[in-house]
Amino acid sequence: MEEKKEPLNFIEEFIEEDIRNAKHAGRVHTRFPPEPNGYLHIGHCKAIVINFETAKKYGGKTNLRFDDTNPSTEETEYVNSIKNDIRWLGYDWEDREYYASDYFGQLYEYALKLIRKGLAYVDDSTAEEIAAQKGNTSVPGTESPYRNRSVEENLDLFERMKAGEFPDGARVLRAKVDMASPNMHLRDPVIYRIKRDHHHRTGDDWLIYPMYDFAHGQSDSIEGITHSLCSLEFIHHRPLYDWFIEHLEIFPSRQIEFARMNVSYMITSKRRLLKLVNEGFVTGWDDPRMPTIAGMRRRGYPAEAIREFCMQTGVAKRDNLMEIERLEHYVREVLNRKSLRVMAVLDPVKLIITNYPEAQVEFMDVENNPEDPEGGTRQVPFSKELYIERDDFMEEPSKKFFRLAPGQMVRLKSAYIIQCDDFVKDPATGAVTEIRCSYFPESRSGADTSGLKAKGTLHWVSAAQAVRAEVRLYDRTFTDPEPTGHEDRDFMEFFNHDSLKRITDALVEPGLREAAPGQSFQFIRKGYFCADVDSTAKRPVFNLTATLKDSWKGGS
RNA sequence: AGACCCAUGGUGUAACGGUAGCACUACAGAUUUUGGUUCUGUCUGUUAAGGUUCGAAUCCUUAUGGGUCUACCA
Repeated sequence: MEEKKEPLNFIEEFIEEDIRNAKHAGRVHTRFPPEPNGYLHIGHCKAIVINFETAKKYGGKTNLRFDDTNPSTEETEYVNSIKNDIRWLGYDWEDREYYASDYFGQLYEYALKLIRKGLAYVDDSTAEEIAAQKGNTSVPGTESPYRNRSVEENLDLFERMKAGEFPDGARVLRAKVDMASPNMHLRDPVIYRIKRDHHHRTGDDWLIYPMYDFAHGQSDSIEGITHSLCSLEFIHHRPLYDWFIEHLEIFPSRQIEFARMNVSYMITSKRRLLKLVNEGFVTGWDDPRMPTIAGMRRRGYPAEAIREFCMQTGVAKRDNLMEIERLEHYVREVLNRKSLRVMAVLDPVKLIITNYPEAQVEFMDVENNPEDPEGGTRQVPFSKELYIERDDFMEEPSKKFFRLAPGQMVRLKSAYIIQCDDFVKDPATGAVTEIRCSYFPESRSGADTSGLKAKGTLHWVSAAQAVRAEVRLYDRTFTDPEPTGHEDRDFMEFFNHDSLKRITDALVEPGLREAAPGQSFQFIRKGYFCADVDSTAKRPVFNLTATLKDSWKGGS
């Protein structure tokens, strides 16, 4: 009767083992702990999805906790953008919005406890001296001359650090762990420093601030987090994480590390992303070429696609570089299902239907979305004078060119079959300026009695009613799948200077005048596009989200 | 160079001592009023060498390769 078990990732295996052992009464509670000092990007998406989805799977909850222990880098602006991005991604932390700074008082008490247990001391050494004491990976550290101060002296000094008696950096509180440990994080790590900075939440209440290692695990513990899921680089911190919990005798959260996700042609380094923004390579943190959530949103990537991408690509401990094609696959999958099909001509060339009545306008029923049976149709004007895509015409067509060419027939999508009779070229440039066709009145879409069949179908717009639009064609931000992976080359050498092509005179069907920013469309035969916030009533702006897959070998 | 982590097709991830599977990509074909979608098919894999075992991707040893760590950042 046993059902076939769906495979578990290693985190789920740990959790199910804990559940079997009735640890924490089978409760599962995770957290997403961003530092509010930057914008969330694709790498964070993976962490968000893992934390929220894992908890959800086991009927648990996920807290949002801002890791704001460093007053000099953190700002409220980031708090707001982070919350907005997580919500947009589709996750809800309900009323569990916490801040490590909420625990400053408790953390201070924990420090006192450690001092009383003889497990922490105030060190007067300079930062350089402390670094020197730590030794290196092959040489054990040396003990600080202040390591064996009495509990009373430590208590007094720490109290005075808090009271502001010493200048910034003059003294620190260190945990007394093991100066000979091969794990450098255990060589008496600094756990409190003096910093006279204004904190975004606690203002000027504190002059001393806890370090990450003395805040994160304890915050997990205070919140009753059962499984603290983080990326691999924190694996060396785990012994310390456990050490504090053990010696503080507090709720035993468990840290589990997974490999962060990397995506080809994307970078996630805050410093490097900042460079793109600051030096004007992109227009801002929400530029559609940025791997930030804000950028992907503006690009038109649906949240569902990003979630699906993060979920379906699994969780493991080995380094990985996900192909961006995989992300685009989920983007297309969602958009194919949901987006309205419309006609837009990106590179227009005029087409005259010579035998069509001069002033006539017909309204054609056009399918909104063939993937959606309930999608319905809308009416699109058709007339004698149209525009089609320049590369849908070839003066001397190749064998498999199913589009327009002298003597060749095509169907105009949802309209008539036409045949090309003639074309006009600009004698100076050689460019085609006008294509002249005749149509077959009995071939009207939906009522075709002509018996004709055309190999190709073209999209079009009616010249008189078309709306001029700006279309921004985005390509990979970098020309190399791993721009930061070259020791001898700077990542900026791989910046794709053609990553944005701006088309200012595209012609789109009239209904697109009302496109709401953020709305996604499929421009038939071209790709998925998303109305941009720069759109105005006069001129809509569309961003290329992803092209359609194109299996035409002679394709454009 | 120490400690720790990791190693399965091009990419990512399963197989928990018993037939190496799935997804993406690529390629080929069918369908198609989007050269889209859908459907079908094909290619390519256990880093290496030993050992344990009736049997090893899986357990052990060594090697090789990759990654992480040595902030008063998180």
